Amino acid sequence: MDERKLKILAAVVDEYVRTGEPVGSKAISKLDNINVSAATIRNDMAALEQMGYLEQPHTSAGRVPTFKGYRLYIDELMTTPVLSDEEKSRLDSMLGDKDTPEELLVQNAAAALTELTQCAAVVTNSVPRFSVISKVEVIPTGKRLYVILLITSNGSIKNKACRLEFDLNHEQLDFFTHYIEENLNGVSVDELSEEMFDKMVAAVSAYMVSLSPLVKGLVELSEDLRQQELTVSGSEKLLSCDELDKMEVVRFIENKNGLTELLEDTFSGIQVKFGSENDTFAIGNSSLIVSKYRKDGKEAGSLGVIGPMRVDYKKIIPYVEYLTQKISYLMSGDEDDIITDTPPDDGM
Amino acid sequence: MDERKLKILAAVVDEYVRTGEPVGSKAISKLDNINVSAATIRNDMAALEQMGYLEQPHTSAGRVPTFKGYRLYIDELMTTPVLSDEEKSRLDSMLGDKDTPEELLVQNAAAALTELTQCAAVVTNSVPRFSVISKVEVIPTGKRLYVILLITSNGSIKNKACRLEFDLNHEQLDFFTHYIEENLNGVSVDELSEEMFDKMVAAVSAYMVSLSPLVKGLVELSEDLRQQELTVSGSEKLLSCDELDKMEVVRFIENKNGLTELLEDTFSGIQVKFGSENDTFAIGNSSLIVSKYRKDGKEAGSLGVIGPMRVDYKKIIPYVEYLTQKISYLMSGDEDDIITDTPPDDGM
DNA sequence: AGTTAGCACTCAGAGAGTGAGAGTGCTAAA
DNA sequence: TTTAGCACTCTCACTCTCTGAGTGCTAACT
Repeated sequence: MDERKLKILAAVVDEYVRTGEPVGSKAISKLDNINVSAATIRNDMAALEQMGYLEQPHTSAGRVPTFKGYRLYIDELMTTPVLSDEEKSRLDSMLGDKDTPEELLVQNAAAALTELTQCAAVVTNSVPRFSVISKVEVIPTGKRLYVILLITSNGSIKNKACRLEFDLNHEQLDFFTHYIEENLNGVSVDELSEEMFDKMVAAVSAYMVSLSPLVKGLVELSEDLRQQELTVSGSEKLLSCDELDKMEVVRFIENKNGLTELLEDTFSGIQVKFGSENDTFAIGNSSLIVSKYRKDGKEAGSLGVIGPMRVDYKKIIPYVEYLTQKISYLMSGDEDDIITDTPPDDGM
Repeated sequence: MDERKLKILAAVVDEYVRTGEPVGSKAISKLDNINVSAATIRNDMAALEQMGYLEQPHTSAGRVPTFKGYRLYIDELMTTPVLSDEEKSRLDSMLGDKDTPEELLVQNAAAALTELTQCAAVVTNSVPRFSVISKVEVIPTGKRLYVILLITSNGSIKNKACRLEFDLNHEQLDFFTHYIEENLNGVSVDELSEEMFDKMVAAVSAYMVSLSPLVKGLVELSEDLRQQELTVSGSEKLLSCDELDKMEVVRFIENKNGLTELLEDTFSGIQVKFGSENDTFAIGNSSLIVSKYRKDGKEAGSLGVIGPMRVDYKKIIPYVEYLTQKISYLMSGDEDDIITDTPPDDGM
């Protein structure tokens, strides 16, 4: 695999991304940074095809990169430009600032990506997971009807109504309230486990069996909290992209199958995954460009773009990279903030 | 516009709905209830086209109803069958009974419609509007951070976090809590007015100016309550329907633009609206079949189906009609219900 | 060796022509 | 007023041909 072949591969990808047409030897030979004849390029391209980096839609058409070709291009060949200050401030203004709620921050990022890339954007938000339960309450609201209220340090508030078989008297309610306060206050959402709830059910049932619907409600609430929220925006862009199979896109839009897992098992730094490489998330000719953002050093969610494999990586990757960095920065650290600590009055 | 032309128009619509193909004079002449020759029908069809009720995709194709044609068909020509007892009990079982929570009732109706019609279903639920505030709480959850909790008699729970400029001491918090309890408990959501809140702001500010963000939070919560909740289910069915433009459908699924208003300004009784007639809700070839249900005689929400214009109105309309009637019945009146009354322990 | 020019070959895509079939509009007769 | 008949129109599917882009191979060149 010599130097020139790599250069040619890169040129083919660039040209193909630019024009959308299969690219031939002649077109490559005309490029400034290539100084060999079309015939030579033909030989090299034949070799590249042999090696699986290029393919021909049909004889007598130019060549198109395979996903293996894109892979090599992205991982080794491509040079991404740095963003200009102008672009950065444009992104900044679309994103928000320190005062923007975290949830909105990621939504804004998704919107920005859809607009700038004309592809679909996907974001997950698992920030609540890293927060701590700062308040649990049980509030009677009707005959045998109780509302459980769960508040976390990052400001998420979840509630759920439970119906019991009997009304609780003051004493019983107090028991339960104290019990869960003792056991849940200050616990990180991430630490909540089935085990823990099993223990609670046991303890609570020992006191009074019919309290268990309340614990069940708590379990459901905590599941709510732990769950990543995944949002896909601008998915209509995928439909107008004729490189993608409409049926597959529709199927994808209907149920975002496999995406959550795929985003989960991303390691840090920017990453590009192809639909073809990956069978859980399966839009044939698609590629997914993702990166994780962090909050106080811990991974908090992902941010990415879904588009056709033939997408302008040089443009998109810097965007995604910058946005994740900026979000990580905005979410983290040095603020004199409030929501990370406990209520004022009681020292739980 | 003579009798026979109307009969022919109806036949064309029926046939087109059945087959999905443009229908020709010959096909019509073969129908049982038509006893004239194809030539006669041809003349009438030409006239109907002249009048704008039919159109030809191209010369030498059959005719297809225009939306004006559908309109006439639906409003005047169509006869809808009555549901068999069997079908009724099927719908009943899908819907629920007197014990089913109201919210679930509408959701079930939507699910039933999606399944039975293979179209998307849309429901709104403004029942909370007719309920009464049964509980208001203010819960401190962090430095200068307070959560307002609002619970209504029908079981809706809403919350909102507010940040103040100062922390409140016990006395201040008690004052506010008591004040809002006195003024809001038992008030129907529908009665909440700006006026009322203006008075509250005045009263509360007189005591302590910096409490006003809390009142503002309350206002926003009550707006939340008053707002209709709109749910679209089975929207994926629209994507697999090739009479609809996929792009438009996806755009619609992503933001249900215009639907709320459209459902709002529906008058009572069943109604059919076409995408083409209406530009706020714009899926080109679609039609929307809706009806409003009532709770204790007052309009409480809408229930409907969104599908292609070429949809089996004869089948769907009775469904929608029956479901709204049944829901209205289940929600209203004579129940010895539980959730309409106040909590057990305290006599607020 | 590696590179280049030249040439024959292949193939997709556009365009034109054809025939079948469906459905119409019109005319003339019932 | 209705009907039968017929010529006409237009789409769709199919076939055929031509063109041009791009290739692979070979032989000459550096």
